[in-house]
Amino acid sequence: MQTEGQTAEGRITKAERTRARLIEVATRLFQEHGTAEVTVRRIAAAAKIEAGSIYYHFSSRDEILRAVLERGVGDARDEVLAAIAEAGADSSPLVRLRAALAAHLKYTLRHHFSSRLKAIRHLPKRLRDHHMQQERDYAAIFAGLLREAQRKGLLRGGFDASVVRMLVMGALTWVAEWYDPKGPLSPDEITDELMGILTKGIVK
Amino acid sequence: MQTEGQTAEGRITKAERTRARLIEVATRLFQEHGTAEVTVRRIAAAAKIEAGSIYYHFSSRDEILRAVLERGVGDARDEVLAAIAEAGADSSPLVRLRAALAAHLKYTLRHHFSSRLKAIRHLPKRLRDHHMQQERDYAAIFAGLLREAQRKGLLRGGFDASVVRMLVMGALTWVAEWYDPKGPLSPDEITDELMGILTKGIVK
DNA sequence: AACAATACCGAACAAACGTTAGATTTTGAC
DNA sequence: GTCAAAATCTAACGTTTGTTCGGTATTGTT
Repeated sequence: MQTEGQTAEGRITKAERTRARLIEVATRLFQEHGTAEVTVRRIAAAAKIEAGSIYYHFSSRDEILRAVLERGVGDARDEVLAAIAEAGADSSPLVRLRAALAAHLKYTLRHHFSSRLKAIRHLPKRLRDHHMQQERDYAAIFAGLLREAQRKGLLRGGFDASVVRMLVMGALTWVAEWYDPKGPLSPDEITDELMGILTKGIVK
Repeated sequence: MQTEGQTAEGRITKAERTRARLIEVATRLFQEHGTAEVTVRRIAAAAKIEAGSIYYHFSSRDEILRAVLERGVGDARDEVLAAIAEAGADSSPLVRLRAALAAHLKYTLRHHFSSRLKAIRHLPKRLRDHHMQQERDYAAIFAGLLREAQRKGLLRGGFDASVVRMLVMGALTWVAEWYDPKGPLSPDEITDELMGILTKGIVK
């Protein structure tokens, strides 16, 4: 057990690895048990470290939460953007929208990330503002696709695009509250159901 | 300050009034700050009572939470059923669905009741089962309306009604997370937007 | 091998938590 | 007005919480 992290230039220090492990563990615990029930001591135990040692890596418990949230939104954003890119820049905005929504749903389910909700409102102002900016950027991805579809004349008029965007994302975010991984439905099928509503409605 | 509660038969004891006040105050606090951050002492202070006195009315903190949740779902159910009744039993199921969704949204916004989410998962099993049964009953109202519309041939085929129901209710439940009472949108307008999607979709 | 920096331990801290129980006040029936 | 019952207060309890800090390993460089 030596010479694992190199310190020359592209160094990966032990601290960085421990910090990453703490974020991973904390993310899992926050998701499983809710942000409020997870104590510093539990995070420490799960990361096989002593509670006090955490404060070598984070200045406070809130700082851990901030890091978790930041990574969460960041990762989701990356996956959604990757899905859009994979659909091809020349594909229909609606095709890309479907891909984006599917990626969003998959990430939400995989990380059960409505746990976001449980925390944001009570973060210290500074952190909350920063996080809400991240959320806005994330939402802008979907808004952009809708706007592009609108510009290309693919959509009917007479609706408020930003409301629709929030309703749609809300529907998907809420899936995490009722989704049963052992059930018959896949995330893709749910996304298709949603896209079916968006394209055709459900009324004859 | 005397002879307020009568004790003959239709008595309203002081304890009942205090208990009701505690539930009211606790509901508001749970909604504003999240279930986990609200301590027994804070509830007591907000109800202008001493912390210890709470245990004359509730046997534990969880018991308060249970009462709050129970009243929440019950009240929402009553309001939704009232809205459906007001629409008239002979009106179109879609009209009644709109009325029901609007009532659901209004209640959710008025009480910011996505706070439900934050608690259910970690209630003692007994309480949780009971509460989830209540939620199922509540959801059944909307499912019934959808089924009726389907039976009357108002809807197209090829979609999963239960998934649609959950997506729709999720969209509305999530509204509480982004809704701005000072903004230009009313709950009714949001409901209309949603019904517009359901009836026509948004694609040309 | 030696040494400074890094990373972690382990014990302690004050504060806040839910809860209990005995004393005390308020209430309503007579 | 009296008196038991009902309702509340008051003070404390044992835990657990986030956090601090001096010491102790571990690490990478020379």
